[in-house]
Amino acid sequence: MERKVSLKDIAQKVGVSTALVSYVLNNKRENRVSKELAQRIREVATQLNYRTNQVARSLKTNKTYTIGLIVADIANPFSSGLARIIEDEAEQHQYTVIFSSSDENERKCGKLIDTLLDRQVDGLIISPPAFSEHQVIYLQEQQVPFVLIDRYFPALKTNYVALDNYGAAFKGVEHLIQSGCRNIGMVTYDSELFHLQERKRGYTAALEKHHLPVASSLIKEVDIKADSESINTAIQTLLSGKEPVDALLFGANNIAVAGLKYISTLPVKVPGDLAIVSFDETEALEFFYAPFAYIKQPLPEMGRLATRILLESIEKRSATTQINLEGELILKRPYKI
Amino acid sequence: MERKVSLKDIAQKVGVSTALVSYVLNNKRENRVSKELAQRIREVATQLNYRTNQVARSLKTNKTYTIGLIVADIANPFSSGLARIIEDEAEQHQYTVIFSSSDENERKCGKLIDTLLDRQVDGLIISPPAFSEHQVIYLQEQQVPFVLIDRYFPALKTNYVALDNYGAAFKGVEHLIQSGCRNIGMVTYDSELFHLQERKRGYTAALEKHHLPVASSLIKEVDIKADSESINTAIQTLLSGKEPVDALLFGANNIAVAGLKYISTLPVKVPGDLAIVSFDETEALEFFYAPFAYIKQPLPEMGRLATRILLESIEKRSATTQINLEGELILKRPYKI
DNA sequence: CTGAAAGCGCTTACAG
DNA sequence: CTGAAAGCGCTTACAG
Repeated sequence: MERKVSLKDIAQKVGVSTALVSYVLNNKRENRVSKELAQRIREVATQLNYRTNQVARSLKTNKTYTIGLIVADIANPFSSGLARIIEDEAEQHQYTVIFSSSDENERKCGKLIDTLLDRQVDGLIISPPAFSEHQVIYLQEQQVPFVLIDRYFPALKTNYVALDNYGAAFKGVEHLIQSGCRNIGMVTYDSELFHLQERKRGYTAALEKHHLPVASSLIKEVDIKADSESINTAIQTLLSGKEPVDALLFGANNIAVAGLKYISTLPVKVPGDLAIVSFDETEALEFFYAPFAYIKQPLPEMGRLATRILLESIEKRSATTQINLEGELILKRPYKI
Repeated sequence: MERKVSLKDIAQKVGVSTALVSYVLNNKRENRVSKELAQRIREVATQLNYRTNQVARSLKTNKTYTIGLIVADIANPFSSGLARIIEDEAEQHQYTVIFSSSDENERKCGKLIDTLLDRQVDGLIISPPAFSEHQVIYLQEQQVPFVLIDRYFPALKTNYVALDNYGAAFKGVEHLIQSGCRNIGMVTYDSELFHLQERKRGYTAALEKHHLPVASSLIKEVDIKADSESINTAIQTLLSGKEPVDALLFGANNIAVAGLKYISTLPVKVPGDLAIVSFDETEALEFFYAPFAYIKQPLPEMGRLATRILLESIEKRSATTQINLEGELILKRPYKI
């Protein structure tokens, strides 16, 4: 790339100081300079095709108008859906977003945070992986503005926007019970992540409320980086034995997609033999041959709130904001019977 | 955020110049300084928890190690799939990526390019919307390193990595013909974009090769920002009349998803009454109740090559690289019959 | 009021 | 060889 035109070039051409050019171009202290001179400066600027070097400005102002976004995996529709909302909201405020995927890996997440901080992002939106509390604490210590999204650590007093996962799971399971199911299993990730714990808690609470058996054998946990194989095995186990489940709650969209794919190959009828409620919405599920239900997360609201809270805490030290949004239970009719 | 520790802080504490600290921390001119002093400098650096300010470095070195990515819509799995590959490849080379969505809007794309350039990105990967040639030309004039991805302009000599869309469409249609279809329709976007034109051209060429009717009434074009309504209408038209189609080629994944959803509600049997080939892979399609075929784009290769070509042309003025990858025709068996 | 200087935090060419 | 200075492109506090 050839050298770009700078304030100095304009200043020289017009015969004033760079300072004055800066003032004019930023519409500051307008009264400092005659209309005519301001006009002339602007003319030369456009004529020279001047564009301000944000890096230089950032160094001086200590502000990059950049926010860092860390999701689990940008290729996952949940993450990319959020990213899109955040992008739009940020753009409205002249912020730009750098994204990165943590792959649910605490060490990788730490490296990403460092990189983003080195690049002087003004703040962070993070969907933290398990065991990343210490990184969150570090951000607090450094007084870096940030908000957690989708997940959070209940013991830490941080900004966050997440689902009321307990309530959502409760609602989903209660729906199954009201539909007549009596032996409800759950397939979820084996993880310390609070939001996943909450889903289990909601599941359990709903069963208890309706005096249904709560057996640990009814909950199958698979590794969060699991392949479909282990999900298949989990489902198979729940469906066999002398008391096969008559309903399933899937704890995350990846599990639901893999699970429904597997169930499609089995001789069980959905929802007759097996009713299903899943977390998260995926386009994939729309094509599932049978009716089922899922808990829809309000992504637009989640992304928008997270961004606004972040920008607010960037602009002024603001109080901690913690939001749990309600999930919506959607009953899905099949496209083809 | 409190003031960060800078080279100066280290320099003062150790009692040397910032220059020397910089040399040591960057492992340059190692012979300049005694092992002991270097050691001491490093110690103080970690003790003070020093992190280099990339903004300052960038201003000086004129390099940000940042690349700008412009896709149609990061929420679209095609885009986010690419984004993920690009992220990983970039990260391996210490590059960071800023993403933004053009929404197939040429004006928005222009604004995004400006913003990215103001932020001094080292280069761009762009999936250009229709009518954005002039922006691409501008980048050429400014000698900004960039590579186009997924789409490109045949009249412009730029780096690009895309599919051989002509060949892929040809292959797909030929498959339909070999399966016995004789009246093959196509639903695609009404767009000047070259890659979409190529798909039409491939479709037509395959029909011609096999002496099948090529009627303009067989090609239905919908607006690229179309709602499913217009896609439904297009399909309905093709399926009615005195010569209803016995096969359909969908020109893009969004069309396929909406189209298959609609077809699911119709009393036509797939593939008996209507065979289908679609562009792009989507998880959604996996759940479609009947067998069909799709053209799989090699996203990992596409993203990786694009990134490598970009980094190469950032590091040294390199020759123009133009790559058309081959699409793979995947025959999809149903999960449930 | 307004101009010219200082300085953000780095890197590196250059004088000694 | 090595230290201290210049300078990247801005913004803005401050001297006059």
